[in-house]
Amino acid sequence: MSDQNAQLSASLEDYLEAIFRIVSKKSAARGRDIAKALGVRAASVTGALRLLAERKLIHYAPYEVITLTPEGRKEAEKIIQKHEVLKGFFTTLLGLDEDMAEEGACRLEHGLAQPIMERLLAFTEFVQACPRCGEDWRSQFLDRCTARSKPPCAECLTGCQERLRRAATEVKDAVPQPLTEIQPGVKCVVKSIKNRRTVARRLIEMGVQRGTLVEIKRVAPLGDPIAVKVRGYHLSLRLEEAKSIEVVPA
Amino acid sequence: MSDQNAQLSASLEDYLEAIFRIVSKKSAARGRDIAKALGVRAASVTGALRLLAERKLIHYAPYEVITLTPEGRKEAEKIIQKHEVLKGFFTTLLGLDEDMAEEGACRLEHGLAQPIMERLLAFTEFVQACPRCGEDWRSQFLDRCTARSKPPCAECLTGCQERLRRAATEVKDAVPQPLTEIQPGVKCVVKSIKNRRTVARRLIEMGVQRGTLVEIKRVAPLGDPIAVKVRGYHLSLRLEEAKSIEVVPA
DNA sequence: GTCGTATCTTAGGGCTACCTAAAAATGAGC
DNA sequence: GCTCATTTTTAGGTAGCCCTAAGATACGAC
Ligand SMILES: [Mn+2]
Ligand SMILES: [Mn+2]
Ligand SMILES: [Mn+2]
Ligand SMILES: [Mn+2]
Repeated sequence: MSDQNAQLSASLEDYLEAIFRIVSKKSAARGRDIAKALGVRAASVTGALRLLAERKLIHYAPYEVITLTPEGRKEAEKIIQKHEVLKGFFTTLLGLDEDMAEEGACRLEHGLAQPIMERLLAFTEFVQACPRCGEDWRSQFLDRCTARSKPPCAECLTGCQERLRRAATEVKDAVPQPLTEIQPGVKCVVKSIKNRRTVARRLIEMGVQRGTLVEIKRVAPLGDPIAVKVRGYHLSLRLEEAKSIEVVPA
Repeated sequence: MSDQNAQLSASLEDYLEAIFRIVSKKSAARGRDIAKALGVRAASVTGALRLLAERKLIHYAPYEVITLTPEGRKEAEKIIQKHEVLKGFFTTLLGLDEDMAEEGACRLEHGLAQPIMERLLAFTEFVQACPRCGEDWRSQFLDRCTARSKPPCAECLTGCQERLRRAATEVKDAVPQPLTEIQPGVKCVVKSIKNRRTVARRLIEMGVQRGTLVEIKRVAPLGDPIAVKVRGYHLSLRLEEAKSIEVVPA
């Protein structure tokens, strides 16, 4: 008689996460896919599915395909947000390679408390948005990782001063433009969200505000669905929604 | 017949960590202390002690006091380094309070791979040593955590430029001084280590080099043992050892 | 030395999360 | 509609890690 309000174990979180990822691609998950994704035997999957169903996080009946309930989706998104925030920190700030970041994030995500994740996210966004940091700052750090013999960055200061001078005026003068004008791969900072009651409601619920970092991942050929990454979530916006978000490149 | 070369479980790591901390204070640990430190019952401690003894990490015989073997101490130090590196990142960069940092670090330490920990340590030290960052940079970040409505730091740029100009000359001209001249609480960067073969050998084995950050924790009245924190380790240096380390304040 | 309390160990049980082996269901091809 | 390969489930077992209850040991007070 497991308490269905209890916290999920690390293992069950991984099952839920895997189901979410499979469902995102194929609309429904089968036990086999889950077993392969997590590197366990099919028998172990059956057990986990029963536990998740007991907690009302998935729709599950023997021999049927598996889908997430609304609560299950919400839980999975929380886990994936932690995963993505950690991974983003590991790759963009620590400069670790994709694979190590991926594995490290999936191990740590389960123990990461919500408030710490929020701070880590804010920190990662801050460093990317702050004009004092930048590519030379980051490469200075990476140099120091490989050859620790260097003294702290006396050389990088001069280049920085120049860039700062430019940034000081640019930041003030930057003209906000709708998200639809931004090229894929570019990171930008939200300046304002129009139509708060209607189109942009989802964004606001997710914690996207003035100051939040948005990364454009993909723009579909005929413009319609725009894939963006915000606060660890990957989501696709309709053209209309994207138009009501004004940003400046970071 | 548990494989004694296998990785320690998170639970056993916590036992080992607790034993190290107790032994550091009282020279030997008793089951009771461990139980209290970890919030478990004495019966659970006995089981864990048997497992640690099987792996030759502690000296244990029923009803006797518990001490660490050299291998046990080495393992415990690795765990505590991870703990301290995470905690240092949480407090000094993310600005989290002591308690949350402590708890968060102790949850995450077990899943943190060595190379990620190294990077995180390097990053934390880099930010503290880099003259581009500083108190105003950090407080700018903390402002943004509490009130996310702010645009990215247009105001902090002017103050930064002034500080940069000063730093640019200071960094070049900074005169290295022996660690013994530094006041408690001050963080500084290692410039050189003299007598590499003899006194400073321990430090070099720990990975302390030119560029490493050292924090002075405490100087005993008559000068002799100086407590410092380097790379997540708390250690005490003899006056003689400390003299052979030349540093500049960060 | 005996007593009593604090401490530690043993015995037995629950829960999670894996496994293997074997049985059952599914469904595509004929 | 039957057959057979694939997938899923059941049954039964192991290991880790915690618990309670009860028995064993240690040690200071008398
Ligand atoms: Mn995971
Ligand atoms: Mn994950
Ligand atoms: Mn821990
Ligand atoms: Mn710890």
